[in-house]
Amino acid sequence: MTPEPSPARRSARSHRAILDATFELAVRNGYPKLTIEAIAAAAGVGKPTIYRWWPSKGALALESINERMGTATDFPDTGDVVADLAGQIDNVVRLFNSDVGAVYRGVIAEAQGDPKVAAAVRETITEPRTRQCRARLDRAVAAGQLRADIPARLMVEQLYAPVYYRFLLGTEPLDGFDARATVERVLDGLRPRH
Amino acid sequence: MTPEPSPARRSARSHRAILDATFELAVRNGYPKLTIEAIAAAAGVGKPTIYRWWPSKGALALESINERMGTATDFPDTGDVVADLAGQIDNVVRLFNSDVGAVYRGVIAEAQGDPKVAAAVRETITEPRTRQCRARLDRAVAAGQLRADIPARLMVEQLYAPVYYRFLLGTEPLDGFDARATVERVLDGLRPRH
Amino acid sequence: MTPEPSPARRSARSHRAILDATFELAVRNGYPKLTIEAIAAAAGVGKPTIYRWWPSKGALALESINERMGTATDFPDTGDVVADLAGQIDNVVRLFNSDVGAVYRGVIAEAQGDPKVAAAVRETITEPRTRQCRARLDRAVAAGQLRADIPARLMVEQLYAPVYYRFLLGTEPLDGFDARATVERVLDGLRPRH
Amino acid sequence: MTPEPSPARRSARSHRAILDATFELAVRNGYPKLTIEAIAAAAGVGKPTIYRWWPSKGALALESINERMGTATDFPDTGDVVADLAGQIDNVVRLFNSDVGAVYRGVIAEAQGDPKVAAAVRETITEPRTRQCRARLDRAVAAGQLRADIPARLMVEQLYAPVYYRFLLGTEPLDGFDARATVERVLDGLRPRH
DNA sequence: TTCTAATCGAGACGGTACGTCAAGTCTTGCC
DNA sequence: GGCAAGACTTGACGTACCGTCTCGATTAGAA
Repeated sequence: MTPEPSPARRSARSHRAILDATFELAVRNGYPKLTIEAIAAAAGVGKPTIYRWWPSKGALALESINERMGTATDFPDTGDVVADLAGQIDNVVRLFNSDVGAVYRGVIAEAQGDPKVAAAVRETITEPRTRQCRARLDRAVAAGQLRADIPARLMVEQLYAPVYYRFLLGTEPLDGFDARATVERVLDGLRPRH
Repeated sequence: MTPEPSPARRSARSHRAILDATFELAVRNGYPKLTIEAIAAAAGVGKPTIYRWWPSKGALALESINERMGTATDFPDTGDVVADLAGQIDNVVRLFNSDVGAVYRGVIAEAQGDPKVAAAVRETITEPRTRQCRARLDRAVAAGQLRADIPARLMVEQLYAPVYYRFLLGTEPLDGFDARATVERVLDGLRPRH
Repeated sequence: MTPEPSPARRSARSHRAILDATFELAVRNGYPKLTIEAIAAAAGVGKPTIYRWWPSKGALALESINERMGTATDFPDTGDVVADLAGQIDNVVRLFNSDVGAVYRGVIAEAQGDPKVAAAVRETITEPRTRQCRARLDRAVAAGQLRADIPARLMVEQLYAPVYYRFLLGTEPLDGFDARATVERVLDGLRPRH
Repeated sequence: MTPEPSPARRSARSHRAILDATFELAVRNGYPKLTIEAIAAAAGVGKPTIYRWWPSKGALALESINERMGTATDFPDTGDVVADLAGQIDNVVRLFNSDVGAVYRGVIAEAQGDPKVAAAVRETITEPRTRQCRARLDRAVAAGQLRADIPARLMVEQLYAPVYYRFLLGTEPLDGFDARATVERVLDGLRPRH
């Protein structure tokens, strides 16, 4: 029907203005009150321009936060796996507590009912970081610091699930999240050692 | 302003019809397409009747699933903490994979942007089960099956977070969730034992 | 179906409170914003009590103003027909400019779409006064002060129509209505005399 | 706040469909049962499209009848002022007895409680015709057929008030209105001549 | 360097649902 | 047994956005 628009002729100014307006409005009014209409108005842009380039407000918000994630979630490798993981998790917690986190929360909510957004979240946020994390864990396994009989992807899950659990369920405040203690606990397990 | 309506005079027929219609429509069309208007029509009820008793579609959907949670999430106590936890988690996974889970996903999404729904989810779903779980864990600690130096609430988090992580992020399929192996892993930790 | 309620057991207190609340609310908020609900609340009465005794808010408002019309619209007979008519019309204008007039305007509006209210307006307001007016005019005819070849009801029409015309159409302000001059003009006609 | 919409981009099709649906529904179901919702549905138009261009159902109905007034109310000038006025009044009576009249009655009712509608009725209906009528009367005065000492606007009032009086109060049937006799009577006055 | 076609802003459009108000009916206890 | 109280179904209100659709007015690339 409508042909794919050619990115070549895309207005860089509008692209920027749209993403900035999206993030700013999402933060200012809260994600649920974010509307395409308001974004268009704030960006000084027609609504069709937005619909031409993004399929939904979820996709738009996702792109706006991906730009702002920066290097906060990189995985360092100092050799000390506990310190490295705890440090990275601390960065993630800080991110989740920031404006970016607030918008991310909305994007995840959107993803619950929109498979395309869900896929985009996985592809642009969780999977890349999971991959990086697995690489770091694999090195720790090789160094004998972690058990070799557990797939790294399950380790990732075990380490990051509690952060997301608090982030999304709000059972415990994220602020009080003690990354180092959590990592130690996950690494040591709940069974008593003798 | 508007006085709290008196529950005594509430129409039982309408109450039932509304909750049933809510659940059925949420399942049939998906939570995001659920509207108060459609619920009212399907239940043979006026919209004001719904607004009189529930503040939002989130609250309504939450009540409709709470009715349907049943005993699936009770915590047994056979003395074998691993088997008990794994069994309960299996039940939770089955629940999350059912229609109730589909609606619950929508409710959690709603909760991301509506503090009242978030609070209601905690009060009626997560906290009661957390309490039950902690009681079970406390008994296991007393029996020497779990470490005594870790607050039970953190243990709960560690055990259930991965289920929610898959449920909400979809990183790994919930179907393939091996509850027993996960419990073992969480209990044993990721560090190699010697 | 519902049997005619027996006026004997009617609560005088409620009757009064309802009529008073009706008039007061109609004046305070304007007739279009007058609602049965508000009347019931203000009168400390259930809605069904109102519906039991009055068929519509128009009927209710009509009764409330009929109580308040008083003797302002009686037709005096001093022998001087011009003075008598001008005086009575002055009283009518004053009434129309009062709170009673404001409510009356609303009742007439209601009557445009509700034949029962229209009939009630005629029976309780216009016809009795028309009858009185005709009697006065008949005496003037007998006294040779008015033409004998014109039916009195047409004379009434000619005299009062301009008042209602201004009252309802607002073409000219009612305040500036010069009753005496109008009566003279109507009596003398528009054709030049020689 | 909301900027005036630009008439240039207005959809002619919708404009027509809305006015036609308004008139048709008003006639079919009666003015009080006329709803914006039903108009929108019948016109195949969204409600906001109606609210964008008209402030109220009264304004809408007024425009729909103004379109249909046609030349029925023009003031001829044959030199015979009695015949001219009687003819014009006959046309008005016919109009009031038609569908247009039925809707006009509703609009006037609305105007009783809505000053904007009242002003619009005056500006688009009564005043233009009053002006035309005055012009005709002024010529009659100049020709010595009418008294020169009475402002034409008062003459207009005296001539047309009885028509409106019957139209709105229903004291006498409009059908039986004898325009010629009424004009004669108004011109000759009620006092006996000698 | 001009032409021309895609992209742009603007915003009206048909819709859907919102949350609210009031209508008129009914049901339940109090007096 | 009439009455207050108020919950009920119904239906319309006026508003907010949705996503689609014209419109001219740029505007940038190909000719």
